[in-house]
Amino acid sequence: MPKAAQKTDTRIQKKNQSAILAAGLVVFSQFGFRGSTLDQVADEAGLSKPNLLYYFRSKDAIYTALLAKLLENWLEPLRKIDPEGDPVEELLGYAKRKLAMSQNFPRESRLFANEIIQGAPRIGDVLSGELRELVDEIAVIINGWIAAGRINTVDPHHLIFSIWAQTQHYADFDVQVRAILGKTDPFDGAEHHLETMLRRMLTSTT
Amino acid sequence: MPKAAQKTDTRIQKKNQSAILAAGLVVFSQFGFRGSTLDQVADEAGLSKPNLLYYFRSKDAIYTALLAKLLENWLEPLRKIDPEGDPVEELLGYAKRKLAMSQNFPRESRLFANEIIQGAPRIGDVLSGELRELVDEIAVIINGWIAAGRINTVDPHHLIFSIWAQTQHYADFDVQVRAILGKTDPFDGAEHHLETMLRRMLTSTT
DNA sequence: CTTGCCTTTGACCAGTTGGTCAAAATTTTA
DNA sequence: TAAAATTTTGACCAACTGGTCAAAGGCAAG
Repeated sequence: MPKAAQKTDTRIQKKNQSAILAAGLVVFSQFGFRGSTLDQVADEAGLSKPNLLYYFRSKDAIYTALLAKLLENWLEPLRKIDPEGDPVEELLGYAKRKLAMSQNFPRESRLFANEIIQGAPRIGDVLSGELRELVDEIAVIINGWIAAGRINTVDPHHLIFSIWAQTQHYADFDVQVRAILGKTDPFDGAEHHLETMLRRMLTSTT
Repeated sequence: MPKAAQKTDTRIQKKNQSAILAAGLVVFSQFGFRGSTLDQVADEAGLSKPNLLYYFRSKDAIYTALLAKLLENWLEPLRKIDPEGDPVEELLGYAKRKLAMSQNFPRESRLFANEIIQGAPRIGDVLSGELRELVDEIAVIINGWIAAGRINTVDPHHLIFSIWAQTQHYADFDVQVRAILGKTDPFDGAEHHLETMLRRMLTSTT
């Protein structure tokens, strides 16, 4: 049995564990935790249901592992904002990184969205703990830039929400966006629009 | 039996039908269609499960009725944009109306979000039909305003996505927003931020 | 108050759910 | 290659799922 106490992962374990997580991502991101079944995940992974449960204690364990892995990558781009850099380029860079994540990892975005919409029962403490602290730090940096007259006055928290909302929208509401744009690729226009909006927001002299 | 063919709804029917829809909204908006159970809806409505099914043919029928009702209200604010009005005030008014909907009807917003994230299996045709046409009409109006030099150049479709994303974010990601803001009411700052952002976007002279 | 309709319910059903287990199959190790 | 360890599976289970149905309970009009 592959237990937590175990030191080495065999190659079969590594292969199957990542196959299960990949399958779980596909299924959970579409139907949410409660709307997904182990059979769906097993099918997607190409394994039998008991075999799944040989690698993960329970449905919940798969989902939790997925969420934990996701949260690392989720917070990382925020940390890359450099207080010493150029304010506009730093914020623009952050927005572009988030947009790229929506483009390249839409399922991760939807998994996260599902979890939050359903009340964030498993990551509520991360939100009000680690995430909040991180956002508050960035808010201090932004306020510093504002005080120094390097960007326009703006509420830092709501600015961050703006960036999150606009970038994640293209992953989470992908179906709607594509239904409206037709054959046009959403991400073609999205990056330019986002850049325009942020530049005008931060540096306009109306 | 209350059938479609029936002409008059009794008092009791009206009361229970709306109680069921209200309960369905609470449950479905939190767990999505597949993640919700009839027992949950029945409990929330204060009725027995067979009693639910006396008023609605199936779980699907409750959900579909809810979605249909929602879609009316959802498209309405867009229609109120007046081509003859002041461009900035029209777009600002639209954004404020959407933000107010997030504040006053967050569950409706989350129900819609759940449906879209899960691939919009029941309203895909509305999105690529009615909604798309409506958005395209507004896009023509906005392009007219741009051509007349009354607002800055901007991609109309992405501008609309921006407004949707930023306003719905406060309903759909309510838990996250509140976790980060603490005791501060999100909607206090949100409206001001949205107005600032849109005004700078549309009228800045950088 | 009683007849006829509307409403509610308890018992029930077949299919699905997350999860267990011992045994079989396979891979690794010595 | 044989023993030991790991991996896979089929059979199974109790709880839950959406949904049915006949019978009982309530309600309004005559």
